[in-house]
Amino acid sequence: MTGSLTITETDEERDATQLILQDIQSGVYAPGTWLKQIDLETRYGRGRNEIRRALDRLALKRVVEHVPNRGYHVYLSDGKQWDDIAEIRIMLETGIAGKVIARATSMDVSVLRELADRFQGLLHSGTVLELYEANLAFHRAYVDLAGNAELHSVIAELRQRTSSAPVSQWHTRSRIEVSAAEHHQMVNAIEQKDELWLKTLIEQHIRQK
Amino acid sequence: MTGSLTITETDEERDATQLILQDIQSGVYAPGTWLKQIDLETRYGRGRNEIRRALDRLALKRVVEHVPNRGYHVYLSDGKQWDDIAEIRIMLETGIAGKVIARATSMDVSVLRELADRFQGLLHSGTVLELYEANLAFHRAYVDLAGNAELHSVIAELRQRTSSAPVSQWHTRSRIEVSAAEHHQMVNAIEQKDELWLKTLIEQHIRQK
DNA sequence: GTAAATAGGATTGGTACCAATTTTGTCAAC
DNA sequence: GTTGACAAAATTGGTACCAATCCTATTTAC
Repeated sequence: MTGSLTITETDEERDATQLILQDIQSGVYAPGTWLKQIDLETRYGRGRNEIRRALDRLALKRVVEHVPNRGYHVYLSDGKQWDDIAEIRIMLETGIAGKVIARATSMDVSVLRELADRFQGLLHSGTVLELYEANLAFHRAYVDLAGNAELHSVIAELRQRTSSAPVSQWHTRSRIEVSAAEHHQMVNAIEQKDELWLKTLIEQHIRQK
Repeated sequence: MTGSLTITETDEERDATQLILQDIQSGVYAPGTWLKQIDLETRYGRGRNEIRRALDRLALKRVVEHVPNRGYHVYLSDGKQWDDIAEIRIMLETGIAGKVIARATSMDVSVLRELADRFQGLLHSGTVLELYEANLAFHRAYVDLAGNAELHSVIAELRQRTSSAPVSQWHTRSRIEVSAAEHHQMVNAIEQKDELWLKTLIEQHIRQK
């Protein structure tokens, strides 16, 4: 387990926290895997200190778990936990539905539609990570329309907390196709200012995924 | 600024993060104050390393802000930010109202009432920190009734993000008295299973405080 | 007298080293 | 053959030191 190559140079300047997080979300580190500091040190080409800080941050975000004198391992997401977080996301994302509809201009709608298209486009050619990020971009754009700057980070954090194993989600292609279709439906609901429909769609969308 | 006594021994074993956070919430460090590592080191009797980690965590929680090569200073809470966070809290705490009412037993109600009493009792004799914690305990107990384990940490974090200056909140006694009264009204609403009333109370309670 | 430049002091932040703890592998006893 | 104890290797976590950066006060030139 102690033999892994150094990654591309483009990531040189990025924060180790995000690099590790990305690798966890990409499925490089499976849930339960112990993240040894020396391995991370060599893999990302960073000092011990930065690795430690990164792991501590991820532990705070509940992405990894810290066991004293044992180390850090990727968090094993519980079934109950997933439901709880889904419920919170539903409360928040449906909670802003009215505000989003009220504030969304026709330009906002077309931006959203474009993002929905991009997600659909990546359906065949994209990697898991690209799909994940395209999906994230769509939801971020939606949340942004509420005009609540704080909501952003809250939802982002919630997402990170469950998406430890994005591979286990979205296992079937048909599931992703449904998601893509729902994105477009959501855009339509916003365009037609149908709040109730939008809320129903969001709840359905978050729960099933 | 580099002369401060060591604190009581009871806090010896506690995490530096919480100690610093508590001091910020108590108003020891006013918003905008620069937190010098050496000062914290001597004040809490901890190593430089633990202080650094604590500051990094607090920076992640947006309680303090980090400026490279300058240090960490207590975050200056924005007015807009306060409103945004209040809105999120309202979405979440009203969102679970139905579930709370459905699940709350008569014993749960009496526990809540007891916590509401405790808050009211501290109104005259308690310190700012004690009041803050009693209020926190009440809200935590309420949130717990929803049976969503994750919601706990989310709301706790949201609270920490604004309560950087609890002194500026609750400046008048009458304001606190209103809060105490609202706590009791909330308990009554739960007891009578009046969901709409409860939601109205919560929104009112969070917004005004 | 004012403003720029420079030297000094203080603070942060990274690197390296060392101690404490745990796990793994080996050997012996039952 | 299995179980338990013991030793060695590996890993974590803390401490101390040093370089880089920034702020401040004094001096000097105009």
